[in-house]
Amino acid sequence: MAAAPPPPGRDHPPVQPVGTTATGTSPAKRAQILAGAARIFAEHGYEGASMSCIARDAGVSKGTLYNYFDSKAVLFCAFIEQCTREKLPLMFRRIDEGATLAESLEHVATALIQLIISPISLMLNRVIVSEAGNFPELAQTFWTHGPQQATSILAAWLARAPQSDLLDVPDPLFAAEQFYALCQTHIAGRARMQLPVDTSDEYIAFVARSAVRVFLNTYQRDGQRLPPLPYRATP
Amino acid sequence: MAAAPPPPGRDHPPVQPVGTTATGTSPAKRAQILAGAARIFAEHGYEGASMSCIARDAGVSKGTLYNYFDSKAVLFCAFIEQCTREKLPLMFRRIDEGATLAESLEHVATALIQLIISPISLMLNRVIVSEAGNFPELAQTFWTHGPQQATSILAAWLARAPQSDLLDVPDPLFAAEQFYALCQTHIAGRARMQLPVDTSDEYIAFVARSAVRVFLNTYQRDGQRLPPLPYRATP
Amino acid sequence: MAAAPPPPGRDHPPVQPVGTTATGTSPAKRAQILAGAARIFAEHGYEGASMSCIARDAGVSKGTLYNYFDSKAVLFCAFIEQCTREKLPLMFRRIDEGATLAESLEHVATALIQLIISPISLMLNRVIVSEAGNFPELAQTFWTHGPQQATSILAAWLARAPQSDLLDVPDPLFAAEQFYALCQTHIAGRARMQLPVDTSDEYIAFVARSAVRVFLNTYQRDGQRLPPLPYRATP
Amino acid sequence: MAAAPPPPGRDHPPVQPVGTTATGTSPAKRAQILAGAARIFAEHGYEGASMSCIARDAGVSKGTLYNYFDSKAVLFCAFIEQCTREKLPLMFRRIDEGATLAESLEHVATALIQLIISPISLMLNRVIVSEAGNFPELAQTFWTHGPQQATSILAAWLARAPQSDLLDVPDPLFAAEQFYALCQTHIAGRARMQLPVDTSDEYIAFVARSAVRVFLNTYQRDGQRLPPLPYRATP
DNA sequence: AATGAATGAGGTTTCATTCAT
DNA sequence: TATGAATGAAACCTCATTCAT
Repeated sequence: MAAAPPPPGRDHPPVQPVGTTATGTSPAKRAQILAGAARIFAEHGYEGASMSCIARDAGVSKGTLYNYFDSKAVLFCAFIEQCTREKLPLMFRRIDEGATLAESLEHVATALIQLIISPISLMLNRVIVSEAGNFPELAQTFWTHGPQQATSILAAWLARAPQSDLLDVPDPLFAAEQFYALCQTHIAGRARMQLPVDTSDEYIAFVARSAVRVFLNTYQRDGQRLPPLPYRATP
Repeated sequence: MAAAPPPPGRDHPPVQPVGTTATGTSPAKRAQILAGAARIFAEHGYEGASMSCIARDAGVSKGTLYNYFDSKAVLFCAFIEQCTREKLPLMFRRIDEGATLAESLEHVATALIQLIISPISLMLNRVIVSEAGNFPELAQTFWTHGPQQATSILAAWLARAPQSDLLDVPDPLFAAEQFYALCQTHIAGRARMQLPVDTSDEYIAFVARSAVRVFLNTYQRDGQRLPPLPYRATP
Repeated sequence: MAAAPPPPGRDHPPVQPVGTTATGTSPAKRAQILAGAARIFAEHGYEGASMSCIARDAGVSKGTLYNYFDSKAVLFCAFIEQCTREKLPLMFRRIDEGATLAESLEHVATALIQLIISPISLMLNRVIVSEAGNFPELAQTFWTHGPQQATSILAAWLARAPQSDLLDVPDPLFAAEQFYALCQTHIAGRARMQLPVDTSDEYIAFVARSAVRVFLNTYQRDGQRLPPLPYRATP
Repeated sequence: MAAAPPPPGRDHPPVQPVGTTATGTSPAKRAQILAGAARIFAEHGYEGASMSCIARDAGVSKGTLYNYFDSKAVLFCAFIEQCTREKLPLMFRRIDEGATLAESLEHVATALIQLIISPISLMLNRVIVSEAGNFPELAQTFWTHGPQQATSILAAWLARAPQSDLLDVPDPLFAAEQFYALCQTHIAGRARMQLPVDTSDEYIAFVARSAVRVFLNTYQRDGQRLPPLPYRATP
């Protein structure tokens, strides 16, 4: 004869839209607070972070905190937005050209892998994945500024001469996503779960070359099959 | 006049291995509690779930909860372990054979994609990623029973006749990981972040076929390049 | 089928020295809380007191309680320290001189007895004795500020002229402790256990005189044996 | 603007009179339970002991515990009663006669000191003092079987020939209490608070002789003043 | 605008006691 | 009679949020 069935789990206050009553106006203070929030959210996640902790780390009072951000949820959103909008794009902006098509793609692959396993990316991935149900718009923002931007830039590059002359890519966006997927071989999944994994430059280079080889074996126009790559054991 | 700099954020108590003093012994009740825990942990994550809530959902008192599991951390571990050990392997056990190599691989790819985006996998991925720092052994367990088992089975299959006669795969494990990575094209990342994504059987089949095509273009022995695949727009 | 033999009974967390992160700073509020704590601890002891109860009695919220004192143990220590450091010394500071040596000692004895059976002393004795195992430093503090101070002052007085001329006390500290022990005749032990006992001024005076008589019969220089004292029945 | 004033502190259930519904009848089991209760109560006090712990330590189930004792309070009372009635008297039953009056009294004093600082006495003193407010009858029982019995026996001995011929003790009971008080010099108070104190046989003998000397200097009939006693510093 | 003391609901966990087996 | 799983009240403590200064 169970009692009431109702509210399972903790509820977030309905995610207030940003900036209804927050009155703080100093950009410097705002940045200072966000810096503190970044450290604490990154280390402890959303639920594990406390506003007192953030205020202390940021060097402001809790009152000031609430002058700039209406609630913990709003502060969390602002933190994620700032990271995705400001930090991610800086890490992946243009494609370093190489002497050959394969070299250029290897540069891209290496940069992608390093981006994916960078601390900031892993942290964003972690907190966003864990709070995706409560803050769906953050996942969208992250995806737009992260993976989507990366694959879009790559797709555009694939479709642009002179690369397009050497390639046969009917659907550049999908091909770019396959390339992006191949770049996640072995390393990305383990890194996201903080499992031990070889992230040496040599192994990253091997994964990158392997991804390029597999990619070009399908999408290179009239090309020969590329030879397999040697590497000492995947640890 | 900032105060002392005490450690920011909360800490988990050293993750107790598993129950030491719990006295509950009824398997049915234990399963009942784990079922409730599953619902709440899955929806709210570790920090977001409350023991009161789990007890209510499971239909037992909090005292009973603690008779079966010494702490929230222990309950969480038991829940993850049960899911990874019991649920995951059931979903990916053998490779359905098809008429051709490509058909067999397409079966594998389809099964993998469906496994990856199954609610149970997504949920496990979410909670494990978000708590990987606090419960590292759970990440290891999940990886061992999930992705690692999948790639191991696939690698073994690739190295076994008659497939091995048709293929040229010097490093089957790495190749299997590339195949696994290719299967995550477009869908997996978005699903993990609960972003809207086409998970229709048709699109999954397309991604699977595309993965197989790219894979075989590299690893098929003496094969011709496979033709590109048509699909209506990646949404 | 007994389970593991985990440690029986509860343990106190390692007795934290004193507040580390408490942020409350208002001395008035702190005193207000300590007053409430005093009432509850005095009546119910350490284990029997609850923080909710202390907060209610002090007229503050539980949050405020924890702003001023990091934990129950810290609050308890602060309460004991305050009582021993502030209350006890005030009650026994100097020796009222009388016309004769015996009169002076009777003043001392009377004051000692009244101190020992004062509510504050009895309460401190009670809670410290019961928690001596968990808070050893509190017992030390109490002893230093209570009995030890009393006997030290008395010993110094005994060794100082003109008393020293009238006495023959080779070991003043031990003699003072004997005097202190004699002052506890009949009354002190019963009072500590809250047993009914005659604490009238007359009976206290009788016990004091009896103690002085026995003391001087040993330590008075060249004195005659003092005659016995009449008193109507020890109840 | 304080809220409601009401129930301060935790309340004990009205101390149920023993044996209303308890149905256990095996004396062996009862003794077994009391033995477990003794260990736990002695170590953790009344509030700090848990019935589960006692049941485990005694090797019985909690159900059996409640078959023999209606409540924790009843069990505690039974434990104290048993200790005071059975253990204490065994430790102080008769007075060992010596060649002289002083020798006999020194035997008594030594035995008293050792009784007072015996673990069982200290433990009983501790738990009874701390719970005297909640269980007043236990304090009475302890006092009757402990200090009161000791002083009564001593008073009777003092009043009995041949001692009475050598002494001049108008009020033997009060004199016995003074003797009892003198025996507590230096050691007893510190031991009750678990403070470090010299309890060597030599120091106990010194305290005993000192007590006897002071006692006889007052109560010995026509005797000379006894000389002071040397001892190396009271540590 | 900035502070931080105050709040009180809610977190995890313990425990005396009951009762079906 | 003996068991120990189940209960739910209450323990200590935290934290997002408010508001007087």
